[in-house]
Amino acid sequence: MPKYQKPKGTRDLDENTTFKFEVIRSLFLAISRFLGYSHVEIPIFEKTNLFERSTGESSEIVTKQMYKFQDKKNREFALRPEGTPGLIRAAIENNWLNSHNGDKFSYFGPFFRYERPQKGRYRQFFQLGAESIGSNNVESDAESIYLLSFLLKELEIKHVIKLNSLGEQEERLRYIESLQQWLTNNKTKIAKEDCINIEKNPLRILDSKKPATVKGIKEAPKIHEFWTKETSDRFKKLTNLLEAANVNYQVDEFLVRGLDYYTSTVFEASGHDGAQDAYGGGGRYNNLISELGGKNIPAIGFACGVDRIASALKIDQIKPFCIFIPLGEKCREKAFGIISKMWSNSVSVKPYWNESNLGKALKRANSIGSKYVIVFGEKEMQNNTLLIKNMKNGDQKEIPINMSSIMSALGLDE
RNA sequence: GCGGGUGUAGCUCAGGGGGAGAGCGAAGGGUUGUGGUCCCUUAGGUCGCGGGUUCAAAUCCCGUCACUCGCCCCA
Repeated sequence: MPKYQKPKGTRDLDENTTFKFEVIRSLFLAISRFLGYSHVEIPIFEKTNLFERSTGESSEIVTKQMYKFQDKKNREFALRPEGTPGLIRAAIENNWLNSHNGDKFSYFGPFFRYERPQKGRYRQFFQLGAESIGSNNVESDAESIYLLSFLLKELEIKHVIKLNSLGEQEERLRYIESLQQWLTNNKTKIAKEDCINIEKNPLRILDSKKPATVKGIKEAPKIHEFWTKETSDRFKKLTNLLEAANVNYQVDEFLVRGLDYYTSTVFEASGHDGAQDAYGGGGRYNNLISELGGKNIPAIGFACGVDRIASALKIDQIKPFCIFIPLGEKCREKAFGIISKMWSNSVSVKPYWNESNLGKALKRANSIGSKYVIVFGEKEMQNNTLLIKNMKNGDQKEIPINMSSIMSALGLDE
């Protein structure tokens, strides 16, 4: 039992995982910039009330899951449990929405929620997200969904986009009323754990995973029955756009999202990896900006769980290209000069500064899968040569110490 | 916040009241400057922690902590 252990729900990421994170981050930045998003970074903690006002006073994220603390002047802060509120705050505060910085933003970073950890769910987790602010046209919905799907597609992660619309406020309120009534009259058809939500948050019951509810809720009224013609047309248009763009989507009448600020379009990218099968999700939030003190500007966005994508990513283990083995003290000093020359010529090489037993060094190099090994011992020093060995087939040759010979022996001379 | 499973060597795990085990890995040797295969040898453990039952506990009981899977919630 180690003396110190990491806090519950946090992770120590090894080289392979950080490499996956890096691949995801750089691809996301490239794609989102390609689509006209500006990348921003904002604080990891904010005033607590920012999240209370936006994420929702009734949501479990705010009521139970925030890491809250006071600073030395007793101001109330919280580690950010999600990205959208901080981003909107920053956009309003910095007048980003009026400048030429663009009105679409992407972000990537750590978030914090106090929850019981399980597969794909951590207390410190990473999300990437994109917010498209300023347009209520359905094309911007399609663009946001396209970005999420495009990213996953480029990472070769199988997924389907679940799609629904919560409609405008009046439609939603009428639907909730009708749903509540149906639930009250049909309590026996849903799991009793879900019944407590009838008053509090009936929409949540729609995406319950309790078998009884999944079965019973199918008979409940559907939200599309309450859509106005405008909403229906808009949704139809959205599906047409997605089809034209080859997005693999699926209408899901039971998709609702957990955050209070969503309106109209909601979507989610799901895979099939256990309980936490959603890679990412988002939706439109046309009222949030004005609620946070900005103008009445519509917006849509999504967030995506980086830990979850990373665990679905198939990438080969990273192997060093070349190991350099100086044999003994005398050779090390000269070796450093050669190695630094290789580095400055963009040749990846990992020196073993602490291994002068050739057999052991080769064994180590072999076990981590190095493609080449360069040996520099007293023999080589006398001859003014390097011994380059191909670890795949065992071929080795002695070459003079100059960059062109090294490059060609390592197969880099094209 | 609720429920299930698991904690024994660096790793994966077997054992289930009386000797602390295997495989892999590590270290050394066969091969003093040549890895992968093979052979030999060695090291490494308060059996998560605390308490209880017992002549005797890794083993049974209680508690606790950690990990893990699920519910809730959500990315």
